[in-house]
Amino acid sequence: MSESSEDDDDSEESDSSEEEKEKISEEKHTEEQQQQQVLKEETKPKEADMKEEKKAETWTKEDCKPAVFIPVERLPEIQEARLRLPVLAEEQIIMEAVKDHECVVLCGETGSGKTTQVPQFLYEAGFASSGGIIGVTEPRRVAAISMSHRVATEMNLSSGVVSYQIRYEGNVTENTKIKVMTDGVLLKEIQRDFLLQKYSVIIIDEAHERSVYTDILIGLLSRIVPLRNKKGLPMKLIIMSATLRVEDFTENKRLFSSPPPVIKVEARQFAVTVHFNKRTPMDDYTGETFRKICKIHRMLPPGGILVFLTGQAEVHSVCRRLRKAFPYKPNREHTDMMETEEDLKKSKRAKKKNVSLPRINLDNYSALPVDEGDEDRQAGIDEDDGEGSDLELELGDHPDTDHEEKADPSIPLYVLPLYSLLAPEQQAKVFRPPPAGSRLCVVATNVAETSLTIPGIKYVVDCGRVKKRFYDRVTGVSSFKVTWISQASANQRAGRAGRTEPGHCYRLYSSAVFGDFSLFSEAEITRRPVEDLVLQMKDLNIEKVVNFPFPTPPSSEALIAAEELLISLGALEKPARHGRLSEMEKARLSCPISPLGRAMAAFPVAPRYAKMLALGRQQGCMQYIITIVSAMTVREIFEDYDRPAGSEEENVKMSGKKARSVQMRRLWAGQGASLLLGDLMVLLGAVGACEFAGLTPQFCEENGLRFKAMLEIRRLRGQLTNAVNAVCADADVYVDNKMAPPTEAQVLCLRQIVLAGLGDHIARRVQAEELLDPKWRNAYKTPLLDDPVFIHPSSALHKTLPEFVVYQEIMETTKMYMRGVCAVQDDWIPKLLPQYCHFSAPEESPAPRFCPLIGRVKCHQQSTFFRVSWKLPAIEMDYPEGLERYKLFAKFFLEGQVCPKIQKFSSCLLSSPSTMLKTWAKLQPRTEVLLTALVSEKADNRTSLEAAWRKNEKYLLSAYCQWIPESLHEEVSKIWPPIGQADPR
DNA sequence: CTCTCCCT
Repeated sequence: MSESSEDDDDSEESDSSEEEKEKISEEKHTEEQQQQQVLKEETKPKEADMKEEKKAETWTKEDCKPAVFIPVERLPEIQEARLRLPVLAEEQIIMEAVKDHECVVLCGETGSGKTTQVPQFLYEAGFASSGGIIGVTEPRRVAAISMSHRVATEMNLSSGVVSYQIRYEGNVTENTKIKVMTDGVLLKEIQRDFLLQKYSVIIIDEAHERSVYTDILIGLLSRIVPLRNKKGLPMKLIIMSATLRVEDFTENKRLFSSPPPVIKVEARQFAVTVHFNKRTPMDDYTGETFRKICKIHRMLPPGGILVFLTGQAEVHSVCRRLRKAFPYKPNREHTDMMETEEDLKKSKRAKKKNVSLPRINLDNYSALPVDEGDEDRQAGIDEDDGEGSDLELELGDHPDTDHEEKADPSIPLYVLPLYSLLAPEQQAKVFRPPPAGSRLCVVATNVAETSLTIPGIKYVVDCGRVKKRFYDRVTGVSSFKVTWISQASANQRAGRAGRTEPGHCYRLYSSAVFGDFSLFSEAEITRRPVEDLVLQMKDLNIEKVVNFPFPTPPSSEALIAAEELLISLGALEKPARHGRLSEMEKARLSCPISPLGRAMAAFPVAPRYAKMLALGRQQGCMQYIITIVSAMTVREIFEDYDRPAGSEEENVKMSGKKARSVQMRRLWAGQGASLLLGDLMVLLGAVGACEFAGLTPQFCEENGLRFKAMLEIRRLRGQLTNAVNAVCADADVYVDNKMAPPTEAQVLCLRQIVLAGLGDHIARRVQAEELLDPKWRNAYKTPLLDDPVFIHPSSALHKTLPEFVVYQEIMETTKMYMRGVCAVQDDWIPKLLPQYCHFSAPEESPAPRFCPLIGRVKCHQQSTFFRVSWKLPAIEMDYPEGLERYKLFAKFFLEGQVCPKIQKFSSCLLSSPSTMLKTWAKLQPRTEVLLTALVSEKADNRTSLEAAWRKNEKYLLSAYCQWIPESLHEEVSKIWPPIGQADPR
C-alpha cells in the first residue's frame, strides 16, 4: 500500500496488516451500504431534517465556507455565554481545516470551550445529518455523562439526541446525533464494526492525558479514516488536547504520513500567580504543606485552598493537623494538644499581618520570583523576610521558629479530604459552599488534578509529587512510588486556582527543581502490562502488534511478555518451533488469535480472568467464576480502617469497625474446603452476603464493604453474564441475588479454574532446608523472583500457608506481598498447566494403558515446573507423540482393547502383542508391517483409526491377518472393519 | 501490615 512506503523495513508486514483491514472493510462494505439505504429511507418528518437533506447535497461543493448549516435554537442566555468562549472565534478556521483534512489536531487549555463547542460546530455543519453521527470520546465516565448533558442543554436538544454511553449504561436512541462515550466503549465498538460506519466524525477529547484507550484509538483511527474515505464513506478525526504536546501524533510518520494541521485555541482562564519555594523540602513535605496552608489561611484574603498531596494517609494526616490548628466549630475548646510543637508552629509576624490584612490586588502580580532559578544556590543565605512589597503573598518556605501552642478558632478552616476511594457522599462535600464565615480547604490526591473540579478555589498548594504504580516488566511485581510530577502536571494543578477568579499557586519546590521536571508525564501505555491491549488488537486481526502505529509504542519487553502470556493462556496459536531461526523470531511476535482467544476477547476483563470465564461452565461454576472475576476486577472492595483517624474517638470507632471487618472476612472465608479458595472465597462470600441482603449502604457500612465497589461488582456481574451467554448460547447463566454458597465439589472446581487462569502466578512454600536463612521464614518462592514473597497479612490464608498457591498480584511494600491468594494442589499443575511443565519420559509403572473411553494411549509422567524445577507428582496423561505411541497402540489393538470385536482372536495370535515393544521386534516382519500401516494413516488412537477405515474399509486387514492363523482370515474379513460393539455372544 | 488514578 502506498501509505506505508516510508518504512521500507517492514513494508511487507504493513502490507499484510493493511490487507487484513482491507479484507475486514470489504466484508462490511455491503452491510454498510444497506445500512445507509435504510437510514435514508427512514421517515424524516421534522423541518430541521428537511433542511439537512438539502444542505447535505451541497456539502461536496468546493466552497471555502461550510455549505451546510443546521439550525440550533439555543436559549438567549446560553448563546450569550457561548459567545464569550475563545473557541467560538475560531469556528471558521476549525471547520475549514476539518473540511480540508481527514484529521485535525485542536489544542486549547481548559476554559477554551473546545469540548462543548466543537461537537456543536460539527452538528451545525451537517455532520450528523447525512446518515452518520458525531462521536466524542472522554477518558472518564463522569466526563462523558456530564458532557452529554451540557451539550444537550446548550443545544436545547433532548438526551435522546445528544446522548452518552459508558460501560454499563447509556441513553443512546435511534435519534442520537451526538454520542459522548468513554474511550473504551468506542474501542469495543471497533471490535464489532471496524469501519465505525455509524460515525461521520470522531472527536478524541483529552488526548494529552494519553490514556491507553485513547492512544490505541488514535492508532486505529489513523487507519480507519483513510480507509473510509477511500471507500467513499467520508469520515473525519479530530484530536483535542489541552497541551501543545502533540508531536507524538503529528510528527509520527507511522500514524499520519502527512502531519495533520494543528489549530491552537486561546483559553480564557484567570491569571494564576505561581510562587516557588526557595528551598525544596526533600523529606517532610507534608509538614511544609501544613505550614504553607496555615500561612495562607492566616495571611491571605478569602478564597478556597486546594492542596495536592500523594496519598490517602498523607491527606488524612494533614487534614487532622489543620483541623486542630483551625477548628471550625468556634465554641469547641481544644485543650487536648496532642500535636507536636512543629505542627503548631506559627509566625507572630504572620499573625500581626493577619490582623491588618490588606486587600491585595491579586491580578497585579509578577508571575515568577525575580531570582527564578537561583533559589537553591542562595538557600541558606536567603531568609524569607526582606522580599519587599511582595511579602504578603510571597509566603516564604522556612519553618518558623516561633511556637504557638493554642489552636486558633477565630479563623475557622473547613477542611475536607478528597481522594478517589472516598465515599461519594464525602466527596460531594467539596462541591458545596463551606459553612458561613469559614474558608474551604480541600486536601486532595491527584483526583483533583483532572477528574474533579472544585469550585471557588483561589489558592493551590502543590507538593510537586505524585504516587504512581510501577510494574517490573520482567517479574510483574508492582509497587507504589512517590515521584516528581511533570511540568505539565504542575501547570495543570496551578490552573485549578484560576477557574473563577485570579488565583495563586504555591509550589513547595524551587523553580530550579521545577526546571528539572520532565516536560510531560509518560504515556500510560509505556508504564503498564499490555496483554489486554494485545489481545484486543489480535482480535481485530492485527497480528503484528509491533507494527501497530502507536503514538508512543510500549517497550518490546512488554509486547513480548504480553504475547507470551497470551500463548500460555491458549489465546494465541503457538509459534512455529521449527524452521529457520529468523522465521521463528518473526513468528514469535505475530501469533494469530485462537478460537479460545476470540472467546476471551469477548469478555471485557483482563486476559487471565477471561480465561477463567472461558472455563467456568464446569459443574455449575459459572456464576461463581463471574462473581469472583467481577470482584477481582473491581479494586478495593473493603473499606480501609487503618488510615490515621481525625480524633481519638474516631480512632476507637475505626478500630471497632476494623475488628468487625476482620471477623466478617474470616466468616466469608469459611472453613475446611472453602477456606482453600482463600481470598477469592472471601470475595465470593462478601458479594453473596451483600447481594442477599439487598445491597444496601447500611449492609456495606456494617460489614466493612465499599458500597460503590459493590455496586460496580453488581453491574460487572450483569455485563459478564450477558457476555458469557452471548459467547455460549447454552451457558444459560443468570445473575442470582440469592446465590447459594458453592458446594465442596464446586470449590475444588473453582480452584482449578483459577489455577488455569493464574498459571504464571504460582508460588510454592519454601522447603525446610531453605529455612536456615531467617528471611525465608513463612516465605514462598516464585518462578521469576529470586527473593522471597509472602502471603499478605490480610489474606485468609495468611496463617494456613498452603504448599502451593496462586495469587492475583504481588505488591512490593515493606516486603513482597501476594494478594488475592488461593491454594492449589500439586497434582493439578501438570494437568492444567502443561505449558509450564517439563515432562520426563513415561513411567514404567504404572504401565501405559489404553483408555477405552477416549480411545487413546495413556501413561504416567513426572514433571518439573519451569525455571524452578519443582518436582510435581506423576499424573496420567496422553502418551507423548512418537513411534513408541504407535507401538503401544498396536499392542493394545492386537489385544483387542481398541476394537472389542477382534478381542476373541487375541488368544490365537501368532506372536504375543507385547512383541510390538521388544527391541528385537524388527526380527518379526509382522511387527513392521502393522507399524508401517498405522504410521501411514497417523493412526495412534481410535479416532484416527476409525477415520482411516471410513476412507478405506480394508485398511489394516492384511497387516492384521499376518498375526493370525490363515484359518481365521475369512472370519476376520467378514467383521472388517471391526468398528462398534463386540457380538454379544 | 498498607494502596495514585482511570477505562472495556
